[in-house]
Amino acid sequence: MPELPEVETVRRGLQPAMEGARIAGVETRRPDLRFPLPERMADALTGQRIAALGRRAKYLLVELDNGAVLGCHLGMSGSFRIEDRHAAATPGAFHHARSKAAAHDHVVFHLDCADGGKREVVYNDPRRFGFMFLTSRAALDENPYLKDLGLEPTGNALSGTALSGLLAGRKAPLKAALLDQRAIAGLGNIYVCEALWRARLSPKRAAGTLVRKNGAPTERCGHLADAIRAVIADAIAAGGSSLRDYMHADGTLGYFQHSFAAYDREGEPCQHEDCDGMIRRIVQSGRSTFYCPACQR
DNA sequence: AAGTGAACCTGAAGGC
DNA sequence: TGCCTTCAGGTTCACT
Repeated sequence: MPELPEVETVRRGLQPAMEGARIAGVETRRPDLRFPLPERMADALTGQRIAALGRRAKYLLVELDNGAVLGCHLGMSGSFRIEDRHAAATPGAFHHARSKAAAHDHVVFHLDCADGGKREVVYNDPRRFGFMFLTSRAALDENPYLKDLGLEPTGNALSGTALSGLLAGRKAPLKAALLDQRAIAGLGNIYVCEALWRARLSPKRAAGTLVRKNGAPTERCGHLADAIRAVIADAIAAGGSSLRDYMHADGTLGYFQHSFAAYDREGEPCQHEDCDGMIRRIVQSGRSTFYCPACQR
């Protein structure tokens, strides 16, 4: 799935079509994704105007004028695409959007956009690990999916001091602790591997070892906080990573995967200039970890 | 309480 | 060619 940089890229891709648009109708082509779709979702959304498209961690938040909020999580394989109805209806037009496979198109939002055009925003998700829920702006803080989410790894909130508070006393491997959405919200398997490689920290090290006895962050804890913020910022700037058929709402591909230093690079030489180690793949709590045993300690 | 592993589901890729 | 196994960006739930 899309980790935070991919979700942010999707948000930016959908924003021009969705913000200010009126929802003319919603098709739900099956009753459930990972969980049942919200009761009467189409009724709740139809006729409403979209005030803003937001994001919290890996959740996309469609905020309506009436205060309702549709939350969307893309799971592992979820994606959105935009289809321009006007262009598709023009005789002789290039029907690129129409030729897309409709398999696994589960939800279609019909929009009357702010620019006067009619578009469809289509949610596609082969594995159906994604899910949607309805809440309201007033109830966001108590929503079960959102209320326990930790710090965003963007901006300045994630300092070394903040990170040490999140890791203090934890015996779980650093890899597992960073994947815990209640601590930092938005990191996934790829960016945790990349951040640990940049900070030269072993994914196997107990998380609490980055904190001094008095609770202060070690120097390396500060470096890790910096590495996390940097890798997330770099990935967002690159438009996310495109693995398999993952694609942006506008059909373009992110290119951050070309910048992976560790993830999916088993057997390749470590790219740190002063290191002659080799990237290795291990399994931690059932998921692949890629790291350099020579320089990540 | 915290940490680990299974389950959810489909498709792509590699081995034989 | 086809059949089989393994693996995939995440989260929740059940167990130790």
